[in-house]
Amino acid sequence: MASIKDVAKRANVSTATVSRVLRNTGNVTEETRQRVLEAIEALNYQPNVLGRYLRRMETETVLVVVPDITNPFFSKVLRGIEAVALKHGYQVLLGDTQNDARLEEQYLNVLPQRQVDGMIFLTARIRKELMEEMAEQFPIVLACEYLEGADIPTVSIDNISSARKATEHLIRLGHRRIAHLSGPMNIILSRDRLRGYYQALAQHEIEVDAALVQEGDFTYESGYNLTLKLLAFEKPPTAIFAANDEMAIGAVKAIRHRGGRVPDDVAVVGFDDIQMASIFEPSLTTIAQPMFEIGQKAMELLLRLIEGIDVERRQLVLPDRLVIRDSCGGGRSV
Amino acid sequence: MASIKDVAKRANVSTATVSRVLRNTGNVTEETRQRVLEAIEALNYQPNVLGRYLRRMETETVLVVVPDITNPFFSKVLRGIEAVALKHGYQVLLGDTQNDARLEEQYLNVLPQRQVDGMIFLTARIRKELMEEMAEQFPIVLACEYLEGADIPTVSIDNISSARKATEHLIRLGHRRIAHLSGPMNIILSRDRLRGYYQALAQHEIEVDAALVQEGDFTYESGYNLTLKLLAFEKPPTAIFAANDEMAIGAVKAIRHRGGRVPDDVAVVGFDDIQMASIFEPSLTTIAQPMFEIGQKAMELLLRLIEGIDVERRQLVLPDRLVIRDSCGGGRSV
DNA sequence: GATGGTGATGTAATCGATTACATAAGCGAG
DNA sequence: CTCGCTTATGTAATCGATTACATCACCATC
Repeated sequence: MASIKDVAKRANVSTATVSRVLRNTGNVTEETRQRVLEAIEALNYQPNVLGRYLRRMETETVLVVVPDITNPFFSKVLRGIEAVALKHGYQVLLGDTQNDARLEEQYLNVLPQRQVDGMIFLTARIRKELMEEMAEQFPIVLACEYLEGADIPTVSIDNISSARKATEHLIRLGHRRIAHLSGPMNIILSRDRLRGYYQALAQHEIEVDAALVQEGDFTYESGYNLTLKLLAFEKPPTAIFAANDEMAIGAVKAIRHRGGRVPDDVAVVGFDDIQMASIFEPSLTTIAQPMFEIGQKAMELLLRLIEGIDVERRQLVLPDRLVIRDSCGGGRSV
Repeated sequence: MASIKDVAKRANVSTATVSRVLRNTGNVTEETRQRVLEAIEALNYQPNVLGRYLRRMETETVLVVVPDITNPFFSKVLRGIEAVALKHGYQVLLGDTQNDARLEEQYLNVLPQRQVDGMIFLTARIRKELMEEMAEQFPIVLACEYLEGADIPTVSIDNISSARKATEHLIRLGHRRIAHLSGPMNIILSRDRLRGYYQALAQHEIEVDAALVQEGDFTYESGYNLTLKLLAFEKPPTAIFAANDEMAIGAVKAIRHRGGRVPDDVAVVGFDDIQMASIFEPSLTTIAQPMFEIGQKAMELLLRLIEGIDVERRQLVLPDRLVIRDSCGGGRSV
């Protein structure tokens, strides 16, 4: 394996000059530049990036921590991150925690170990103090989620208002017994969507029935099973607001499995607007999040942190919108 | 940021001893070990892995090149890779090519650059000679795909026989005008599935109608659009075999959009058995691939290559199976 | 008590690039 | 012609860990 020394020797220059040619910096005459390039070509030389990393103390790599890469929502956000990273010459290291909060904290360590220049969390179940301590010293961005009361750069939508919007839509359609399939309660985003749900009920003076709130885990299976449970109640809900589309699809399947029709017997609203939301039948009324854009903005924000550029707006709230389709009836179909 | 020197100074030992404690190698008395550990604790020291990488010339990182991370098939394979990697202390770098073959070749360069210890390709559109040249020098594994005539370690299923199996199922149900929605023809896997389709037709002496083979790109949209085209023929097909589930779902939607019923008017068979295949209605008859296991085996194979262990079986063909559901009628529902 | 072996620790080279600093050459202005 | 500035190039330190090799102390053996 040829090293920079071999190139230098062959081109009859010093390693410094070779490096200058490689990095396209400083002053090199066209003639020596050509000589160096020829040597590189002849030796089939590829610079060993580990030497560069150590010397420059940066790797042009960012770590993205995701709770579950098979979740289409996250993979779409990741795509946005990748797109911006690639454009700026950064690489993306993937950390799939498989929903294990302890793994999340472990991944934090790659920062002081200098393995990556910064990181983006698509999930935030890390202790606030720890996260704040790290975020002070290293570039960290939260995407999708935020940490209550912590001043950490964040890109997300307003989960409270969008959940309220979704619930209100059901209320407007005449529903009063509205169930909520929430995400895991140790995730802020889940709590926010629940809060928005409560706000909508309160605003329309609908009494809260605690049994109508069921905690799921964002999987199809949990949506399915919890809905079966809801339908077994003496007074089952006439509408279900699920905290994501996969659970909503699970809900629809469960309702049908019990012989019900959607939206005629039970209306369903989802969240995220993944591709399947419009393909599935009935197509899902849902809250559309700008997934790709969340990823893009998060990466752009991270880049600015890495480059030490002063970031004026550290918290970014992107617009979402209610997409009305067939799963809740009443509205027009899109 | 504390370095190993600081720890050495504080513990009153040499850096060599600190390193011995860190790596848990060589002979260190329990007493000095404790002293070193205390110093590490006190300084909140984290070893800078870049120094280690350079000296050891390995990064315990592997690169996975995937054509599209939002494709549930690939993300499931990736999960299998991740699981094994994590267990062995390896990290996973993600390279999403967004279906750009040129990017694929570019990613090959990270190997001589020493940035990763090995790589797994979930897609193989790289020139054979180039790939072979690299695979001779560095640990490379192909998952899902293989390269014709090249002796590169590979984990996959037998796409020809499984496509034949799927097509034969349709023939057994009485279909004679069977269309095939193929994947991109520059991918071997697509060509293999097409070949299996042809083999089944030939075996049952069904004449091939070239117009019934339409080249898609594995996306829902292409499945939808190509099916609309097929349905516009004077003699439209009575069955469609799609090269993956997403195109199959697109086909179903297109058929319905034209007022047809599945499977009554047109039968549909997919490929992969992604989660949505069983959720979607009608549930899809499809070829189930062991996605997670493909990832696992590929990573295990790669690990052995990295560690220089002689690999006896370089080509691994995993079993697939035909899952019969509702989208093609006739069979029992699962 | 000399010899050799073992275990604990230190010294310093090493990995491969980058870059601060030194040096030399070339050129224009006075 | 000389001074000073610019440009091109070289020398060598540096990044932080790992590790080959050296050293020393201690103990057992004959």
